[in-house]
Amino acid sequence: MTREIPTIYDSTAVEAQAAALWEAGHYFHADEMANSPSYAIVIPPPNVTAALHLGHALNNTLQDILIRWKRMQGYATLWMPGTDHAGIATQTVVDKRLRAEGKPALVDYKQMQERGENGREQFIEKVQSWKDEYEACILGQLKSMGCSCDWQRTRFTMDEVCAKAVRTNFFNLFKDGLIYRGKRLVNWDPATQTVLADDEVEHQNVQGFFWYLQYPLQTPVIIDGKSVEHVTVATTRPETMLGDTAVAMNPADPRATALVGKMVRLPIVGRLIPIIADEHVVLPNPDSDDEKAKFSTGFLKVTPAHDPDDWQIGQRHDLDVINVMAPDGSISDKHGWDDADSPEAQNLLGMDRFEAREAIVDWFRTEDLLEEVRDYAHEVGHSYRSHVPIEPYLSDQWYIAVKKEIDDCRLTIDDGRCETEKREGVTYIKETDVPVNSLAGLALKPLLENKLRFIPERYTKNYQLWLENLRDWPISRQLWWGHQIPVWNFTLPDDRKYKEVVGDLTSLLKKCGCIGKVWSYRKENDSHIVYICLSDAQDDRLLNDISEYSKQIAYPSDGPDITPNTIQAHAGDVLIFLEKYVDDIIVRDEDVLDTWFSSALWPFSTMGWPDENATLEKFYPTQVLCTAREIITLWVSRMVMMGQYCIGDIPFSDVYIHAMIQDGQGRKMSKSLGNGIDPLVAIDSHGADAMRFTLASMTTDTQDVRMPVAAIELPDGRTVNSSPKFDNGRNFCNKLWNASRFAMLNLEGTDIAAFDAAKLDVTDKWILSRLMKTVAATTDGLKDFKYKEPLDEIYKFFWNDFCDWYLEWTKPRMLNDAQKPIAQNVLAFVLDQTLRLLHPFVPFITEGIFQNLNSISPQRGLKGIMELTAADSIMVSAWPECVEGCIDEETERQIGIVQTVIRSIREVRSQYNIAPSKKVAASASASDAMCQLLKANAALIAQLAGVEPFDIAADLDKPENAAAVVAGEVQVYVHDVIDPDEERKRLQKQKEFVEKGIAPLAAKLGNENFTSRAKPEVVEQSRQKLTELQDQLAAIEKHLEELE
RNA sequence: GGGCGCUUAACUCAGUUGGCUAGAGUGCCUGCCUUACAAGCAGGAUGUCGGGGGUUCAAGUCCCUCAGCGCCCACCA
Repeated sequence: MTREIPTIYDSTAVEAQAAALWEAGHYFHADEMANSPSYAIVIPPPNVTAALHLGHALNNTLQDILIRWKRMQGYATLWMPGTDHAGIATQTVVDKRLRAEGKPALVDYKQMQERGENGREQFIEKVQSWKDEYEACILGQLKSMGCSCDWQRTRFTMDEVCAKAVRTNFFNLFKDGLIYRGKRLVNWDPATQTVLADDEVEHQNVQGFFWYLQYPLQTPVIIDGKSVEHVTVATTRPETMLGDTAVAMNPADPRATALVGKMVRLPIVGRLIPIIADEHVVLPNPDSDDEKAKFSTGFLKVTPAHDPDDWQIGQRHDLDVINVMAPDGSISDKHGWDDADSPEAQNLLGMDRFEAREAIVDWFRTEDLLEEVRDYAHEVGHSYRSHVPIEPYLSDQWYIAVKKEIDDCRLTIDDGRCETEKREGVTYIKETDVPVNSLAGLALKPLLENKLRFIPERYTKNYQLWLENLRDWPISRQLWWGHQIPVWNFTLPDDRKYKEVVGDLTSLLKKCGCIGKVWSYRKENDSHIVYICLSDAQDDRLLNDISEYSKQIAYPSDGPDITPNTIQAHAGDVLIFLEKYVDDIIVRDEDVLDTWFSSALWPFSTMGWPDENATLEKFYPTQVLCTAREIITLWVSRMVMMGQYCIGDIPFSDVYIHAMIQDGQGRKMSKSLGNGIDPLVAIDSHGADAMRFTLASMTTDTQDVRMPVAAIELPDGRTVNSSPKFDNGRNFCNKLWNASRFAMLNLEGTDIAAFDAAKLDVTDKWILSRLMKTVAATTDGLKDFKYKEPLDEIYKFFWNDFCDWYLEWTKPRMLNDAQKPIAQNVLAFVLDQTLRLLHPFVPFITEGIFQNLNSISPQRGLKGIMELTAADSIMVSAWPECVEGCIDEETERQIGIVQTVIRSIREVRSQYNIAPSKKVAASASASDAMCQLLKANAALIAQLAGVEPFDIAADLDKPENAAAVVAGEVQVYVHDVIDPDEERKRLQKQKEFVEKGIAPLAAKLGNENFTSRAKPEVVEQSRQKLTELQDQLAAIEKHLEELE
């Protein structure tokens, strides 16, 4: 049967067989009832926007390596799989696709929604089917890569289980007063009238102007003896001046004393606005390299409603906020501007923002208030969709207060390892403004207490700085795809007090059958809007029905008068409530939650939190999070924050940050550049194991992974985009396949009982010693989250020790009845252990070979050295252990000498073009001890150097016509080689090489400072080395002389 | 603007706390279809470790500085 194993490794067949075996054995399934300690990883859920690329392949390969390794070590492992709904990204790709296909797109569904035709629902269905398609694709890709996730537990950030966690957490935060309603400037696209995320804004360098506008002072001021009648502000967006509510200047400005506190009359509008002092303002300096200082007049117009910085200034100085634009970007007095009374202002109403800009500049020019116009090149954000400049636009958003103290004693447990300080009754983390018991504090504290560790360590700083400077987290998104915010609101009639309504509402809901908790919130300074949150999504229907009912009451003409079922029985009570407390209607917030709100819960929402259950009990907290550096802040910190808040424990203790994949030119792989590689294509072209091997072997702590992309022709004639880098992995797999094939040709009839440790020969001892060192190095490497290093170690062991030497030396032994049983057992054992070491990296091929090995040599293990228990699958076999007793430095030294002698003979053979099949006569001369060693191993040398006969004796002279090589302490003579010129050439070269080694050593040892100051062992080492080299040099010189 | 990383052979990268003549894979040159493997075997060539300075008996490794490449975050009156 083994004789039919093909010589070229067929990855397709082996991968399919291994996958089937794993599935049948349910080996990926995590057992929450297992007694062994747990080891869990939650997958960073890929976005359902698109298929996975190589970056994901790397990310998941590394996780699978850890999981498979720990599983073999006997841990109860869980690798939790799933996908992320990726709110805005997914909504956007679906919209793009619909538009590209000429189908009704988001704009159209929005219109339908406005007409009351369920546009929202229909659009979400479109996104849902996109999600279904890509989720299936992604999971398929992961499976093809061999990821040993517990597929039964596959989650999606918007599935029912996750939704419950989201709902519960939202409610808790809401109840704890950590969620509030506030104003925020968003990136508004006036053309499509949608909000854009920051990363959807395309920055373009625009050649524009700085306009210098004069604003007259209410009363002139004397500065340096001169009467000053106006201040000059510089702006790139003159149209926003209509919303100015202050002029700011730096308090350090010499003119500030005279001007701050004075009033300015805003041209066109006539509004009186104050001059305020704010350090944000850049002082003018025409000679500065700083663009801002160069262009600054020292006066900054402040438009809180239309500029993020100005908004901040406005907050600091409690300025009015005047929005002068309609959502379409036209000038409007209907959205917060109530002093547009002047004819000039009236004239601007309705103009597009750019028309208005020109009109305003013209007005200033005409009035002689335009002091100057200067060219200015600057970055302007544009919509990636409509390509029009985005407008910072003021809107209401929900926020999470991240630095507000939480009243919950469960969270105050403090082991004192995190330094704190108390200020004004609040305990802060030392040297920060982060209260210990705030969400930010909860995320920061574990780091300072060394409970949370980043690997590599340098990323710690990222995380820490981000949390220390954290601002409140805006969580509402004006999207349809996502978790809709579970908040309803209504306006109270003016004569009703907030307190009154709360009790009545709660009892009304309970009466109607509400099963969960009800909590309400009232925005500061806006006491007549009541926001309601329900703890249980099952109650949504009730509130939706009340909402529907309120619409019918408020707008009876709009539809038939039907009381919804859920409140039928209590329609009268509802009606009373509505009439008493609800000014207009009850509505649900239309926005959805930021995608990261649900991803923040991923480590435990996937395990069924908030319901207490065995999975959560067994596997939370997890051990490792494995991700790329770009989402340390967005994701990692929020998971820690929420893990602490929801469960009172960090979600993982180690955060491993791995490299990014780049193309051959160091660019990020991206779809728009077309430089990406689909993992499935790589699997097609090279095999899953080859891909994994290459990715893992390129993974180091510091370097991003460069993957040249090339068109590669497959055996079947197709040409695909893959990378020649995967050749490495494929070659390795092929070598592994063939070495195993060879081994198994010789393993039939292996009898474990025939093994006798006393009969091990020197090559056996050597390979076992090498193996054990490799086992130790691999385990140590993985412990430290190293991937390349263990793989390099295994590679060297397998290829350079096992294949190049041990297997070759095995060949004659397999024909020798006395030695065969020993050789067979060692061979089977070493192969078995090598496969196990490799399994986490290349799971399919190792499983394939392991199965073959199981059928040929089912029992393996070395009696008295290491017993092995049989396993049905390599993935549940025991991880190799290093048997210290097998490490044998003396044997390694001896084999090292043997190899050196062999290499020197091969060198001569190669130099004289002696055919490999041709035997040469040779002899060796050395010290008595060395001769003894060589004689003991003469057969090993003779075999692999093609030597016959081989004489060894002390003080042998060089025979006539022989080539002489100095192999360390041994003089090797290859007989009947008759080319003195060639000889001289080679010996001369060797002489130079040795001399090159002697020179620095001699210099060092001649240096008094070195011998006295360097560590004694270093000096001693150098002395020995020098002596050795000098002996060699003498030998070489002697040979050279003999040639003359 | 703030933070971080990188620069070592033609290419992609290793190089532990400073210490044997700086390594691997690929590519290149020579010879081999040696019955596990030509996706292989044997042999070979290739480096002012980005530039400059410093510390040290000793620097690819530590410090300073200059230059180039890249990433993250913030911002763009």
